[in-house]
Amino acid sequence: MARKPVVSTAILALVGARERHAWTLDDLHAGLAGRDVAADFSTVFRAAEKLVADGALRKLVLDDGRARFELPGAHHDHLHCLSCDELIALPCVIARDAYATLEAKTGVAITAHQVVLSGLCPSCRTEAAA
Amino acid sequence: MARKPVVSTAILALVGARERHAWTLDDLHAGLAGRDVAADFSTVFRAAEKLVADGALRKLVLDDGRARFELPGAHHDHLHCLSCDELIALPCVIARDAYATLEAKTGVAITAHQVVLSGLCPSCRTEAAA
DNA sequence: CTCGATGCAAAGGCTTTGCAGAAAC
DNA sequence: GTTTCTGCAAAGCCTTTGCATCGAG
Repeated sequence: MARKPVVSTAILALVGARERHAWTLDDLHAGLAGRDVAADFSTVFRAAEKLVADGALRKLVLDDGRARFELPGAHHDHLHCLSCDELIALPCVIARDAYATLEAKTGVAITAHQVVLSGLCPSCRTEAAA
Repeated sequence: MARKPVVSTAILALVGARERHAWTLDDLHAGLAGRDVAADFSTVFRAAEKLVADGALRKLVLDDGRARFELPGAHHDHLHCLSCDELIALPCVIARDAYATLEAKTGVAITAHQVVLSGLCPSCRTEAAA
């Protein structure tokens, strides 16, 4: 290690605090600023990419074309709230053997999957009902 | 109708020919050129957006950040082939009642969902095995 | 001195918009 | 004349890269 990876460390601390489930680069950049880590945007980008490459973060891209970073761990699905734009973690809705069945039936080989639901998160749903 | 929507019509004809399941804007643009419809890229973009608004096409965005357009119809899932980059239609893997269960359990409201699997399409899988 | 981390600036990729001209009615 | 479609050009949004500098061993 030739120099302390200040930004990477700060990102992990930020995401580890779990104030939020998924972070865009902007979120990370702003979040670091809130913790008095004034990193350049490109540095945030490179640090996040490196953390993904190292397996310390997971990256996914939504319909809006923006990347989100989250902690890796047990697989889960996501709900993208149409109202507050937040990305919420949800338990996986797909049966474990569904993929094997699908592979056998269609001839494809599945290595990963991403399920993104669109709708309202619990708080926005409550608000909407009022 | 104040002017014939040449490009929109050509797009529908192109997609309707089903030579391919999902089309990027580039695919559409090139496909039209192949049919001697030399439309401008922005025109293709606007025509495609209008067709989506009219319900004649469906739009989805993949991890690579590029939009794909497909014919609407029975819901299906997708496989994004890691080798040839093609987007293949697959039967839906999620049980019909799974969403209702999830809504009841988590308090979210689901209005749409998108399942994108990553892996190999049948032909690329066959090639890879050789 | 060496190597990774950082900042600044600029480029890239794809999407989106402004504006004026053209076509159909 | 009015309306919609179209082309050209330019802007936008996010992401990504080049280059020089800085800091720790």
